[in-house]
Amino acid sequence: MSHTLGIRQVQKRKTRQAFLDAALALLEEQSLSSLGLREVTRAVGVAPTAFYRHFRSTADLGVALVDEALGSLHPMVRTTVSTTGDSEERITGAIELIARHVGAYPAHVRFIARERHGGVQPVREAIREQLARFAEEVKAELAKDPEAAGWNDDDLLMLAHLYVDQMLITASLFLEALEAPEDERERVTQLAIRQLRLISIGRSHWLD
Amino acid sequence: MSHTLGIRQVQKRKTRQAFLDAALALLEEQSLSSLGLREVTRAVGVAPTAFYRHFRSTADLGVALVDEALGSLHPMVRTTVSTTGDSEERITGAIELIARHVGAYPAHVRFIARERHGGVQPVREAIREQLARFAEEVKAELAKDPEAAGWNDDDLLMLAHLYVDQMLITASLFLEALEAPEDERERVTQLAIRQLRLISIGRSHWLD
DNA sequence: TGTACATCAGTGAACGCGCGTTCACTGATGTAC
DNA sequence: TGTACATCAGTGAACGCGCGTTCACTGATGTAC
Repeated sequence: MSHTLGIRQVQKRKTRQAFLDAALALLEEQSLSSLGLREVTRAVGVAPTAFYRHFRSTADLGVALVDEALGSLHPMVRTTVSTTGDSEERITGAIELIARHVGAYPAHVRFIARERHGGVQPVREAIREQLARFAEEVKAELAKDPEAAGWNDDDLLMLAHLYVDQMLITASLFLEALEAPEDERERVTQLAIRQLRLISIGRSHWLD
Repeated sequence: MSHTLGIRQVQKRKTRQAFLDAALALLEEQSLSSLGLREVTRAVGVAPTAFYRHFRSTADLGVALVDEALGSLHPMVRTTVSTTGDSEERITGAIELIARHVGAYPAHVRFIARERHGGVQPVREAIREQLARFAEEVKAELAKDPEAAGWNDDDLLMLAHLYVDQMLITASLFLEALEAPEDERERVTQLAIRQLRLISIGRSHWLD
């Protein structure tokens, strides 16, 4: 059965999404810990009190943003890791995919980079949990690869975390270079490719 | 000639340092972009207006904190990179040094991790510049190593950035584990060692 | 289908409070002679 | 060494303003019969 939402629920979802969008835009130039409730409602165009119909606090809204931002990242990670081809193709493919993602969702990327170590504990925790899930996912994909033969679980997870962190570093570099001229973006691309290449080389000689 | 500071200048420096210390303590639970001027002066025990005798704004104070925090890191980086011994000894030595530094200056480490991607542009910029200087320094040290034979400048700088980023990731992990039981800290140590080992392996096979 | 009642997303007024910044000031320290 | 003036770190009152939160409300939507 396909449950149809009532008018009320549809409208409520729309308003909630408007809060998330407005907050994300406002967070381009500040951190979550300084984001004001009235600031957000003003941007949405509703009364300040409407905020409480959707979130307990701005921290609560932040946690919702984590889910939205890292939810959009999940498919990307899957695609990246499960891409076929030789090592070099997979590396350039992964970096290109990251660049595309940053271009498509710059505000999401900025939010995660900013709040990962930000001043709001529940948000940091939510990001930490999601990134740990990512690492587990990457680990599972790595384990399928013939190259993983002879690797123990700890080392696979170690490598997975290295990849996830490297992905975030690269995404953050692309974000900084978003408005920069093409040659700067190309420089970042080449840097990211070579760093990933070095990690891949380390990976292939790990058991030597 | 050893210029002796007058009473006035000594007192002014003392007050300024009190501002920096108080701000750093307050930033344990929030970001710079939400740090209030009155909040800081209250913690120091002076009138709000006294703030302006030392800083133009909280962003200005933030930039001063960057200098203080990353200044204390410089000697550490030098020691780390120029340590002698075989590869494995250098790796464990470096990780241990990072752990010690985090234990000695947790607030500095937290501040840099938090504000590196934080909401205050001049502070982000100051951190970016200092980290770039670090990378140049690391690159210069790497270039002295016999292993660097055959490496071009771009690749050396690429590797230097990889090391600097990895250092920050590791420091941030140690920071999260500061209050954790010994076995969790040991887990972080082992993870960091293996990640650094993998990078070192990649480095030694880079030219294959 | 129509009616009577319940729900609940969004409103608007009101509150007390702390904010950043201005200004003229004070009094200890510094300097010129 | 003593005196007269300049400097300037820190003060305290005052300002207008936006903040988060409360409360009783409204009126469209949902539901039971």
